Amino acid sequence: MASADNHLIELLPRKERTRLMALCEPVELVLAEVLYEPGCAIRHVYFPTDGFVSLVMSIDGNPGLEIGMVGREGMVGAHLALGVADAPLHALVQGAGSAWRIGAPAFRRELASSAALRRGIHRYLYVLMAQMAEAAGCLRYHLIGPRLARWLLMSQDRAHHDSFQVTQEFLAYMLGVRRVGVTKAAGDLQRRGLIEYHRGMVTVRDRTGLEAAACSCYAIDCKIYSDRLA
Amino acid sequence: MASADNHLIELLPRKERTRLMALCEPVELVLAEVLYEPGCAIRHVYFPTDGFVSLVMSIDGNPGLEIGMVGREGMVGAHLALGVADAPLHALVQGAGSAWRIGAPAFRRELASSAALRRGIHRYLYVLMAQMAEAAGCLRYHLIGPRLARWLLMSQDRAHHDSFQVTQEFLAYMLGVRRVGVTKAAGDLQRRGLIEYHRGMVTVRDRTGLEAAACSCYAIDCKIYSDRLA
DNA sequence: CGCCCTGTGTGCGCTGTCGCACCAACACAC
DNA sequence: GTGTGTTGGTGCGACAGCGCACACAGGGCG
Repeated sequence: MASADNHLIELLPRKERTRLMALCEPVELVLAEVLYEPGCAIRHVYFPTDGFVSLVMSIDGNPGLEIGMVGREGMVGAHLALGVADAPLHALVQGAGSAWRIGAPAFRRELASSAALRRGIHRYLYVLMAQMAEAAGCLRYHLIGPRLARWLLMSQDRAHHDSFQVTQEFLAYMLGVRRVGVTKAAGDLQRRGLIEYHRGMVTVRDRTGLEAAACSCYAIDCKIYSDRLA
Repeated sequence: MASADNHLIELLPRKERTRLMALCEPVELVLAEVLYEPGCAIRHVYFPTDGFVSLVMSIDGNPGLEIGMVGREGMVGAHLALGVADAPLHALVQGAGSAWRIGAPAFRRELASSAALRRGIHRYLYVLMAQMAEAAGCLRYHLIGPRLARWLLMSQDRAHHDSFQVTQEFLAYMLGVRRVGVTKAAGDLQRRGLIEYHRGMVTVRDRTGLEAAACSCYAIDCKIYSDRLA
């Protein structure tokens, strides 16, 4: 069996991994595809291998607000392990790619029979909660520029490329700000030579500089992740 | 056995409840007491019966930011069920009262042997996550006035009194704003006859009016809770 | 009584973000 | 080429909240 290319799966002992993989089917994650709508029962869980998915809160009539991001380090639908089938948030494909998919009932059965799987998912849930708490603080205190830099870094980590596709309009939606705000912040990063932006395609030019420009949340997120999983 | 006065405990079947209660010791929750510091391994979990506890995020040098509140409807330290002993957030007594307390190891053992307990805690974790997501949106989009009204309602629900003790300074800390911002918002609520404020003691005068003044998050929180636990 | 500490109220200038509206550059199709 | 739609950039007034500083009121204590 080839490597699963998803960290949660790879953390399983061989036997359980094989059993889980047998339940998986590969699917394409298409850019802007909506995997979950809040309040709707979920049908599948996803283990991204290449693309990444944003967890988006929406409130009142306001635009969205990204409060979590899932790439190959995690999974979409982990809350199923809490015994709740309804999605709490929008799950939205942000970076096209591929994933392993399992039907919800099969996943529940597997969860019941594999302690290692439960353990991995539980740890991941903890990381997700920490990420969400972090997001709340970041939203409250950090300016658009640093938040944008953080977002770009997190996306780059999960896209495994220096460039990836995202319009400023979309970014504004994720960050919960006006598009114009993103334009200004992105223009600033570009003038400083950290990124290049061209019609829906960003390229990270100076990763180190970008890390310096990002808010502290990026480093904290990395730390939370490496402390708890990895 | 008298009623446990904590909803999570009361949801357990009699036998498991009795077993859990045998492990509990009663403790006083003293106003402003710190139960958890982030990053520190927790020693006990708490099931409040009367007081209530705030979950507070702190970030950079900024003041705190409340992103969750726990009263007799929940517990402090539920993340232990995810297999992680380190607290992710500050846990701070906001309303004096009492709680049941269990040592972490004993709680883990009980968790291992009681499916009903696991189920209850898992559902509660889901509610907590939803509450945190809500908090992020609320922080981003809602003005101080409505947020203050929401906070007062949530506290009143958990304090089981029309009046409770809290200074504006402290409130500002919870809401992540300046004290002056609270002064203005509270003054406004007072002029409208919804509350009375006097030297660290708030009294809710017009609950219905306050609900109308609160942001939508209050109603949503109530709904999340009643859908998932209750 | 006068003192100090805690808690509350007010004024002022600053700034990050908002809402709106409009323009500029590019891409692709016909 | 000429349109047409998408994406990015700019300008302007409005405003919530910020930081700072200061004034005032209640309450305990010597």
